Amino acid sequence: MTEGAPRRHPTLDEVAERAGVSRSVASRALNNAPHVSRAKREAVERAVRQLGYVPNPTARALATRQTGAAALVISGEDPSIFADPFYAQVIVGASAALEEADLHLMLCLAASDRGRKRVEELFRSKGADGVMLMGLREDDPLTGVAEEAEMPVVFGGRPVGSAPRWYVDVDNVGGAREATEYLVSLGRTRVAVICGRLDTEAGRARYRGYRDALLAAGLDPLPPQEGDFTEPSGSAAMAVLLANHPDLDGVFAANDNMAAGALRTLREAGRAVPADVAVVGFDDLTVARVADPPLTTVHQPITALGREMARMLVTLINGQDPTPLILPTRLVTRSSA
Amino acid sequence: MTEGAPRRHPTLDEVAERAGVSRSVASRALNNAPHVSRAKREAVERAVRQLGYVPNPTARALATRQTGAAALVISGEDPSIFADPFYAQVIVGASAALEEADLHLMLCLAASDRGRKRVEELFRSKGADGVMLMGLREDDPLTGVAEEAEMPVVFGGRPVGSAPRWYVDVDNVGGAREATEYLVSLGRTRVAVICGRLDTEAGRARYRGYRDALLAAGLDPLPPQEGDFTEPSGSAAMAVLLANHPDLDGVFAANDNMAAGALRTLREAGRAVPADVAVVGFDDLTVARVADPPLTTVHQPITALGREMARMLVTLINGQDPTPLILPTRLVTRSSA
DNA sequence: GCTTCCAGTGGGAGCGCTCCCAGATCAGGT
DNA sequence: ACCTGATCTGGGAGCGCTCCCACTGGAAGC
Repeated sequence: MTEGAPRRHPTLDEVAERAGVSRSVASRALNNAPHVSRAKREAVERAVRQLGYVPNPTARALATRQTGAAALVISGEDPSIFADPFYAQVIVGASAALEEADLHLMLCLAASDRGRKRVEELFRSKGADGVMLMGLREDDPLTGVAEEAEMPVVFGGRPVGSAPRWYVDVDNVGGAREATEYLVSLGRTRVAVICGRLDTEAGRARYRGYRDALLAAGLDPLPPQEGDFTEPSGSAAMAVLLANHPDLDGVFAANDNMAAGALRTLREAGRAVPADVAVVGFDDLTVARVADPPLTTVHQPITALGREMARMLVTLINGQDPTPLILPTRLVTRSSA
Repeated sequence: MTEGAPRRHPTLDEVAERAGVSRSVASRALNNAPHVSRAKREAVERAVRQLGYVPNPTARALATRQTGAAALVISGEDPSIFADPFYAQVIVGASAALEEADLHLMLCLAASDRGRKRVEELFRSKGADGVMLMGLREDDPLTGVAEEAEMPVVFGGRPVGSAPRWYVDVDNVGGAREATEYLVSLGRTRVAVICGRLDTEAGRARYRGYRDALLAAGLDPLPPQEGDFTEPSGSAAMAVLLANHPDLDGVFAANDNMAAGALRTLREAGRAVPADVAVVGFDDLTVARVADPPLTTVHQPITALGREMARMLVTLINGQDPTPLILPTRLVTRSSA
């Protein structure tokens, strides 16, 4: 706006020329590498300022073979899973950690076939310095792609079946166990479960935690009533549960959305919460706080999950070898149980 | 994993050599440009397959001066604004549209000073082919940066004050007006407003819509009670409102989170919704459906907002000149009004 | 038969940076 | 004086691609 002429971006050569040094020296000065005299370093800095020089990241990337970007790949058919703030929180954490390492965040939603193709291409063309991978389902085609990739890959949550070399996960089993133990400690003896999709490791692990806790308490686990982590599915699951086990007095739902759905069904069925039926959720998203009654739930450190994934990836990119991480959960008691 | 030797990626030269053609022909074949005989084209394709060749995007970017990526910049101090699914939805829409244009999505959360610096650098170094910019506050430093940038920029929502050349926005005024008119049509005469941050254009526009509607109906607008789009702020604002105007019979909240907060305060104050006080929200996020009672709210097409921003950006990148877009809203009546 | 044209071809010059390496400069030690 | 070894310096060769251009040869036009 201030300059009339829409001048082309100055290059490093022009900076060097203006500073009266060679391109090599200018480059070193810019990356503040050693072997540059104080005088020339300052001359370069001056030239940079005068010319308004900004290095071209693409050229740098080509020369260094480093893109300066990390990708966060979120697999999963329906973008509705993206409707709750879970991934948003992950992104906030990852973004902050990448910022510290001066890496850009590339976000890939691998929902369609085309999206998956592009992710595969990203892997094969080394379009990023590393990848964080989340939302994998059983037999997800991306699992194989990621394993073959000669690129740092950090998993967010473990994929079903295999345990990757590097991952950050939340203690799903422990959290679910704690939630269920809490229901038991309240004196509930007929505790049902609305589990999440059993083709995800989180869904399975949370069911495992529920079962373990009941078994340990000498109670009978009920067969899992499966939902898909959405509010309507929780509501529907609760209805089935109520029909099959009219005498139940506690419900553990594998996430807050489904717990909210369960609350709705219970309200409509005239069951008081927590007097008749105590309900515990999982996630501690906003919905847990605004639900009526506010949900007792298992808090998981979602932002930390994103942050740690990114940190682990950065470590990997720097050539070190981090160890997998399992983040703790914490029971938050509100009014629903 | 299958190959023992960790071979370097094959280059276009190697493909050309294997196919018995020059690099130029190979390049043309790859980009299926004209002036390549059928035979050679096939030879190149075969070589590509045999070698498992994948073009190096960085090298291509350097040569074409196109990065193949578009950035979505979300300005704003607190990442808590990211806690509701709003931006997640925008991302889903933008991602889908960019996928069609074969562009990658770069996500920049410009929360800290450092983050803002990086965005500025992105602009100045042309680190992306174009930028979508959202979440601008009054006097946001990024506004200036964006205006000076010699790069396609599409705004999501208009910044306070200036109206940029290209933007996609939601009809905030119209939506707020419709919501308020609806309250009036219900016979409510003392309609209060919990407005959003007035340093955002959305906050101001929604307040304007409220005021216009009341004035048009010959009623007195109440002074705006400001919240910051979060549930607690809505709850607090409602408490103040109740204290100052105990006789109010309707509330328009500038978003669903605040409406949910208002609902909570009203419940605690013993006011029946909608019998005593009718409440209308804005956004139609998940929280509107799970609130008790379910919220009557103004639905805005968030995914479409993201999609249209991306489409507009792609148009711009292709050298055409699109016109700004204002997306319609729609009142969704549930039980709260 | 001769131009005229154009699809097809490959050489080569970039794109803007990093980095190796050979040479220069200047200490200090003997 | 000389040599050794450190600190500087700039030339030049890439990184892997695109694209301009000059060239070929065969089909078409007269």
